[in-house]
Amino acid sequence: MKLATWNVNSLAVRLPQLLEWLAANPVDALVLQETKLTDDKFPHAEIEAAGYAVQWFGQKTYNGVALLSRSPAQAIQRNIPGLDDEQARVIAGTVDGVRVVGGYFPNGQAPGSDKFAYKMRWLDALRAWLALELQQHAQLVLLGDFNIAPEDRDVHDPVAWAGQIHCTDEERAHFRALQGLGLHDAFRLFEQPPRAWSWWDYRNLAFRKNQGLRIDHVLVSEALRPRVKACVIDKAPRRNERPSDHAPVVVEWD
DNA sequence: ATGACTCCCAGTGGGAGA
Repeated sequence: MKLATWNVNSLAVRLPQLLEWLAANPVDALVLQETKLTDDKFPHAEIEAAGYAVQWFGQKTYNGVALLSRSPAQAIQRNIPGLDDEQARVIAGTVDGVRVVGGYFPNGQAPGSDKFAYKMRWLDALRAWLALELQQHAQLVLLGDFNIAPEDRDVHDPVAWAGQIHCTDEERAHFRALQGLGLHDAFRLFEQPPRAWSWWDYRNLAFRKNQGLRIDHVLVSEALRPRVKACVIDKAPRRNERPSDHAPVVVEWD
């Protein structure tokens, strides 16, 4: 089974690139973030024509997530149960017996801001919910744009980013707490090239200079961990004309 | 350097992202 996550930064703009990527990378499931579309505008017909079932959950202008799968997903959940949240950030479904949780984690803007407090609240609620989900689904994968660089080796310039958003102790503690549920960073199960990022700023020729962050992640449950065969960041779409600022992350297991 | 780019909604600029 092959799965992927991709923050497309506007599906209206990136739909042609998504269809092109799916044709070249026929994954079994894919979660998207930052679709930035209200549900009535979601391009489900084009995605279905490409051979995928799709569930979507969006809003105007910001956020928005989707779950694409070869086999239709079951037991769809939108956002975190019990968390009063106006922002469309989570879509989960069961695909071929695996609980797939796709998330667009809050950015947080800056430590100390209201948005940072929301990020912390959201992460608390996510962890509490996932603890319950794991009781019911031994095979679970949490993937998406976490907006957290877990360690300094996930940051192109750790000194400049020290204490900045995505790199604060509080965010990293939340990432470790998710790992504490028995979720494993699939990317780090394997030897990886140094300076491997999933996001590069649009400014400053950051992609060309390979200045980025690894903030898009795939976390697999204990039951899945021994089956994982590979986890890679696909930089190819970042070389497109008008690319998303994020690259897809792809995971494969038996 | 309070920047730089891209997207969105708007409307001849500003917020948000990361």
